Formats: sequence, C-alpha cells, structure tokens
Amino acid sequence: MAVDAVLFSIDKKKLRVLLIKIKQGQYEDKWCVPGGLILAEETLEEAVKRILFQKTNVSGVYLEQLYTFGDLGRDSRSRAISVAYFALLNKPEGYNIGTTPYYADIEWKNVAELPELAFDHKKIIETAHQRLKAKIGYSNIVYSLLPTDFSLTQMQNVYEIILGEKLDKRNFRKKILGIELVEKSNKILSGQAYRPAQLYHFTQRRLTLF
Amino acid sequence: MAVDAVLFSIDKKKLRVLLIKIKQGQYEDKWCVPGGLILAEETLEEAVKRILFQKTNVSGVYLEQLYTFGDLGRDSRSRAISVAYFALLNKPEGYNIGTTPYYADIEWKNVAELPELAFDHKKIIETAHQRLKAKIGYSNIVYSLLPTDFSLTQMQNVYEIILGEKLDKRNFRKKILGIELVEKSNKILSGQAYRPAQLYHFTQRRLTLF
DNA sequence: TCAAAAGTGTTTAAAATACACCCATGG
DNA sequence: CCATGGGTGTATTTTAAACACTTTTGA
Repeated sequence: MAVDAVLFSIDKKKLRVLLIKIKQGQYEDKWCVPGGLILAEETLEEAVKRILFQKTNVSGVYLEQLYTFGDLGRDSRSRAISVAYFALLNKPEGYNIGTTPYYADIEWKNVAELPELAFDHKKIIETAHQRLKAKIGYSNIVYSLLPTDFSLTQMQNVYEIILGEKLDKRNFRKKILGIELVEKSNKILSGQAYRPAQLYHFTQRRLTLF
Repeated sequence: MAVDAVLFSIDKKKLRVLLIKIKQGQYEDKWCVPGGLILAEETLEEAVKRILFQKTNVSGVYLEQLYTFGDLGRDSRSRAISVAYFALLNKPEGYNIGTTPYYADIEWKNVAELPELAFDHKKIIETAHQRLKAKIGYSNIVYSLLPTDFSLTQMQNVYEIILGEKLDKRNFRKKILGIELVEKSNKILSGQAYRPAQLYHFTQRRLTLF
C-alpha cells in the first residue's frame, strides 16, 4: 500500500513535473514520480508529505488526492496499490532539487515531453494534468503556482501553460477581476524594460471554488 | 486494504442507499455500506463487484471510484485504508434485497435520514452524494438510475431527487433535448389516468460528458 | 524614439432563467 | 366533465466570446 505524488510546477514557460530516475533493478534508468509505502501510524496525506520531503526535500506544497491505482501488473515485481496525490509548488525560477544518493537523478521534466516512465506513472501524470486543467476553471487553485504578489499577465501565463492554449487578455482580466478572487497589492512590478505592472494577491490562499 | 461501495438507487421519490446492519462486535447494530478486503489477484473494481455481489446479490451496476479514506482511527479495531466507490442502480419499484445470515439486516435507506453509521461511512456517503449531484450536471450518468425507456418527467424527477430542489419543466426539457442526450422511443407510456407520455432512451448507455 | 509588455470597452452571440396556459387521457 | 400529469414558447438576463488600440517605461 503506497502513495505517489505528482508534483507540478511552472518554470521557463512550461508545466513541469518532478521525476526521479530509478537507480537499479528491473526499472533501472526509467523515471517515476516520488512515492513510497504508507507507514502504520500515518494518514495518507502525512505519508505523501513525508515521502515528498524525504525524497525531494520539498515541503509546504498544495496537496490533493487524485485517484487510487490498483490494477494488477502495474508494478511487475509485486501487487501494488497506490493512492496518487497531485501537488503544486511555486518553484522559484532556477530553483533546483538536490540529488540524493538513492536515485540516479532527480529533475523537473516538461510534462509535454515526458521521458520513459516506470509502472503506470505516465497515466498517473496524465490524470493529474487533466484534473489540474479542469480545476483551474472553477477554483483558485493556481494560487499555489504563483508568488504572493503577481501581475495579471503572470497569472494568465499560468492558465495558458496549463491549458496549452492562448487566452484573450481582456476577457481573462474581466473574468478574474469579476470573481473577486484577487485584489490589488500596493506593489508594482518595476525594473523591467517596459511599463510596470500592477500586482495582485489572492484574497484566499486556500482552495476556494467558484 | 479494503473497498467500500456506496450503492444509490431511487425508490418512492427518495434517494436511497443500500446499508447493512452489523451483527456483532464493537459496531453491533450500527449500519454501514457494503465493503470488504481486496484479494491479492483482483483489481479494485473487481473487488467492489465481487463484494457487492456476495453481500447484496447486486450486479451490473454503474461503478465509479470515489475517494480513498485512510485516516487513523476510522476503524477503531485496526488500521484500515479503504477505496470507496459509488454505484448506481435502477432499482425496480418495490425490489428488495435478500438478507444474508452474516448481517443483522440489509435495507435501502433514505439518504436524507441516515441511521447511525459505523466507521466514517456517513462522510463516505455524503462525499458520494456530492459527487453524484455534481456529475448529473455535466454527464449522462442518470442513465443508470432510469429504465431503458422513460418519460422526461421521470427523468426530471431523478434530477430533482438528487439535487433536492424543484426544476422548471420547460427549461429542463429544453436543456435535455438540446444536448441530444436522449432520443424518442417509439413507445408511449399509457395506462395511467391521464395523458400518456412520450418515452425516450439514452443515445449512449455509458458515461458520456457534455 | 523604439521595443515591449500593460492596460482598457464595446458589440455580438449563446446560455440560463423566469414565467402560464392548453392538451390528452382514464375514470 | 373533471382530475391529473403531459406538453409547449417567449422575453429577459447573464455570461462568454470576439476584437484593436493607447499607455508607460527603460534602454
């Protein structure tokens, strides 16, 4: 009985997922999402948090249960039932995860160009991406992919990257401001070679549906 | 590692859930949804189907994974992680489930007036009801709660019972017929003391989103 | 002065909502 | 002929979609 965590972030204009390269055994050199066995005295969510922290040194992410995968043969070594979670992180530009000796490698991979994955992890990542796509349409979930203060253009970029399509700037702003999901910060993003942007922040920094 | 099945049906104008009364032990005389342990060589869905059939003699229902419950102490006898499914059945009027010697009782209970439930099964049933409420809004899932041929009034009743509110007849029909979810059968429901209804059937009798 | 992103409104189409009366049948 | 549920249309409001130019800044 295991948990797996699909940790997404956005970097260099792409949706990224944190993957680990398996060091040895039958799945050697294949990639997978971080996962591990559930201990007797921890909840599912505690297990995911512990494993994410132990394996990737990441904590404080948005977490949501995704789906439980229990097909026979998903891990050819033994019967494995896994509760998959998806997680979101506002990864600072250029922030990298330290490698651990237990894995051959650990990297943020572009979700649109996944390497060869072990187990059914391709399916798990796709399911997570689908859920994310759907959920940005009726919740403020993107707060967890943005810094506290952000411009509406940055926010629109997050939407466009997740959805994989361009959105109309005026309609996007009308919608977002109409929902009263965000409010103006008193900060302004300057220092670029063009007009400074008004910054906003979420009125709620926890999952809220609309 | 277990599965639980929240089996809904509609009878006597109420949303019903199939519950089992526990015969002995700490939870004696409390009610719960049918559930049981997953065998080593079966998938989650196979486990649910087997358990539903063994415990309630029901088969051929709509099945969908709901959520995995794994909190500590949800079963005070031991650590229990359970993958909950929700299931839908078109229960013929007056159709009853035979009792089994393993349980004190088995009954279709009104979801709005649940008896005292063991474990976290109240929460599981509420989660399932929520999912059902949401899903009738963007899928043809109600096909599994209706006979092959049905009148639009019958269908509207199913919606109203699940949502717990009255809907406007003209708007309901406009919407349903506009989606092209159903088509006219060549049957007509007569034999009642009023105008016979045109019957319809679903164009797809499998889950379809819109 | 130019390059680059910020910012802003109106028109049109589509979808959702509100609302009330006549119809067909069996008893 | 009456009680019962079956069946139908229009007007209004709300929401979504399409669409282009001016502004501000740093270099």
